[in-house]
Amino acid sequence: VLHAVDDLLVEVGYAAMTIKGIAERAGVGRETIYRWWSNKAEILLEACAVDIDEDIEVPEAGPAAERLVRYLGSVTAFLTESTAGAAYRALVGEAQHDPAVRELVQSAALLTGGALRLLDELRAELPAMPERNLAVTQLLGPVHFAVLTGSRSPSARQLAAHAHCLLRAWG
Amino acid sequence: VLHAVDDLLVEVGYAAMTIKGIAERAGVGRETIYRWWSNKAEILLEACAVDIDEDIEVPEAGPAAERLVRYLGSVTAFLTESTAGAAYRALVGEAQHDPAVRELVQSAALLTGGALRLLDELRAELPAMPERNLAVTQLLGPVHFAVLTGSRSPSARQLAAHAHCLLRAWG
Amino acid sequence: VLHAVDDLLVEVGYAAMTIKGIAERAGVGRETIYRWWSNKAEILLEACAVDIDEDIEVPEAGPAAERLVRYLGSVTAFLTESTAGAAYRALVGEAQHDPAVRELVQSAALLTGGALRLLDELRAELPAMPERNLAVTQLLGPVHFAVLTGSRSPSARQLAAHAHCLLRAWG
Amino acid sequence: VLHAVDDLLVEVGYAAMTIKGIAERAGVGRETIYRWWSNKAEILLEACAVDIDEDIEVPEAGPAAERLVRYLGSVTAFLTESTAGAAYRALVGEAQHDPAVRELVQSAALLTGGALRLLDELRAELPAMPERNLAVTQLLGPVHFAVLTGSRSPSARQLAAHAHCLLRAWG
DNA sequence: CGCTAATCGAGACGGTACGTCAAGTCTTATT
DNA sequence: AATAAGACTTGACGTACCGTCTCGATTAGCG
Repeated sequence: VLHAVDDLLVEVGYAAMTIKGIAERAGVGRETIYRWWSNKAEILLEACAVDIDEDIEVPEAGPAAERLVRYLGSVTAFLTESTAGAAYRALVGEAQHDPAVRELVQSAALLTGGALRLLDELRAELPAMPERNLAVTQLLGPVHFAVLTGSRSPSARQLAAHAHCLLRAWG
Repeated sequence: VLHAVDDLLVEVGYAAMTIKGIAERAGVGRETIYRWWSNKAEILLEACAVDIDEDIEVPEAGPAAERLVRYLGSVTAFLTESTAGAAYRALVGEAQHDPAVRELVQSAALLTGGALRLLDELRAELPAMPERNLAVTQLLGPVHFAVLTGSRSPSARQLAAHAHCLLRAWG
Repeated sequence: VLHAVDDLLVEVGYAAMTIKGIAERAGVGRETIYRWWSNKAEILLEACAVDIDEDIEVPEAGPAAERLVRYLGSVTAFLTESTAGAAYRALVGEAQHDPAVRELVQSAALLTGGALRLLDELRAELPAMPERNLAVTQLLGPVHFAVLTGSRSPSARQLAAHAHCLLRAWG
Repeated sequence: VLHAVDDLLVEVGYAAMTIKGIAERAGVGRETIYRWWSNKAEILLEACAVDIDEDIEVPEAGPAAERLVRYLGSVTAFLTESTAGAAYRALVGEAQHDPAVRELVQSAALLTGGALRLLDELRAELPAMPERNLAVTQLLGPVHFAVLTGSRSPSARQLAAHAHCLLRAWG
């Protein structure tokens, strides 16, 4: 089922993805889907959560600059290239329409987990880093904004520039 | 019709807002709506674009720090408190589901217009500011991210901290 | 729609006749059917009532024996040969399953109308005829019973024998 | 299982009686039901056939008039008051929808057996009685018709009047 | 000023997905 | 080996909304 969701998401898009279609694609009865998930968002969340930790690498050693750049690159690749990333974007989109989905997404803390870990490790080197939540927001927000509302995904050069800005501000 | 859209958006949410409902609320035939807009996103865009320039103030004088903080506060208030902001969020959400809406939103450049103007004016004072697009992304991205995926809107203290980080990085 | 109901009734039988199927056969949206009828029984009733008065002839002149025999023949032909008769039988069947349909059928008094008229006209010639309802029941009951529970429809000879029994009893 | 069928038939009616419901009520797996009966009609037939011979008394001595009246009363009580009678009515109803059930019901000859026996015994006294099948039809048809399509079950007075009509016709 | 026309509201139409329900099949664990 | 339990695929249910269409009623412009 989760594979079918991924496939349909890239083939027809979220708006045209129906539970009926998922069921047929997965060779499964519609009832079975309703038995295990209560709405499309839950399916997406699962389709997304399975891959997110594998796809997004949190670099564990090396200079702070390199670790940030590699992490940002990893997040960007996830968001723009993987099917799980497409599911994540659809999920955030749905969260703007439906409060229940909003809570689901918030409580899953899909992206912020890895970022928090990374920043906590770097905090010793970066004395001016603000409190955890704000720091994560400053790290991920621009990438997120660019991917969700921009026409092109951020280039490697832009990611590097962003990382160096943060290092300068936090150093 | 646009008032009816605003009202329904806050009353029932985007997901439960139907064209049928809008028509009935506005005391208008459904056909009339189809005559002027081709989908829900276009109505939202219009409902949003009307107010966005009025609601978001771009401070025109004063110290850079104050201008940034006031601008960020204005953007945050728009996104979290106004009905036009709700329309904007719904629009960005829908853009994740439907490529046609994505293009519509991108070409409208709803938020970035004011930010570009402000940053261009401040560029003289901030020699390390990166290229325009990245700078806008760094300015707005975190607020956007916090509003779209967070549980609480950013506090005034957090906005100030963010502005000062940027000043430090760009100074 | 009513034609589609008649057709499907003889083609697939009542049990396999679905509203979905009727809609597709009639080239009509399902909602349209629900708009005009609230259940399958109401459609059948209409499909039946349209034809019943045309199909069942109530002989208006002639000797009592001949009038009774011709009327019984007409009823039998309707019940066993016409599509409206098939609808009537399905309706009576459904009435045994669903009290709402039962009331619908009773209030329509589909068959008894013509019989009452005929017997009222013959009453002058048949002094021992019992009260109207019982007389109708004695006239139609045996035909009804034979058609609903028997393997063969009553033959012309049997109908004649039945009519003469009644004349003898009522004469 | 048969008790559960009887109970559910009077509680919720045939239309709302599901095999799932029967299984749960009987504390039995659904598979077990499918193992022994191939459809709802067969279960009903069994639930009905068990009681029908006990419930309908065929008077064995006395004047012809009294025997007929008592027999008709017994049949009417069975059809309108017993749960087995409800099952019989549901069965006849289903027979109008499904040819397979129709054959099942015909071959069971549920009601006609006792009537044939009674009429054969009375034939000596009633020289004008027509051939067996027609006579049974004339005896039972009116009661059957009244119960299946009427709003009230026949009164004792009506049953007596019907019996005397038959005696007059057959005498 | 009166008449024709365009436009509007209302809502029926053919479609299609929804989420629910029961059917009948199949598997598993119990007895 | 037969059972109760229950997950499975299938498909109809009745509902909601879609976008199109046809209607009168209401305006508004033109003669």
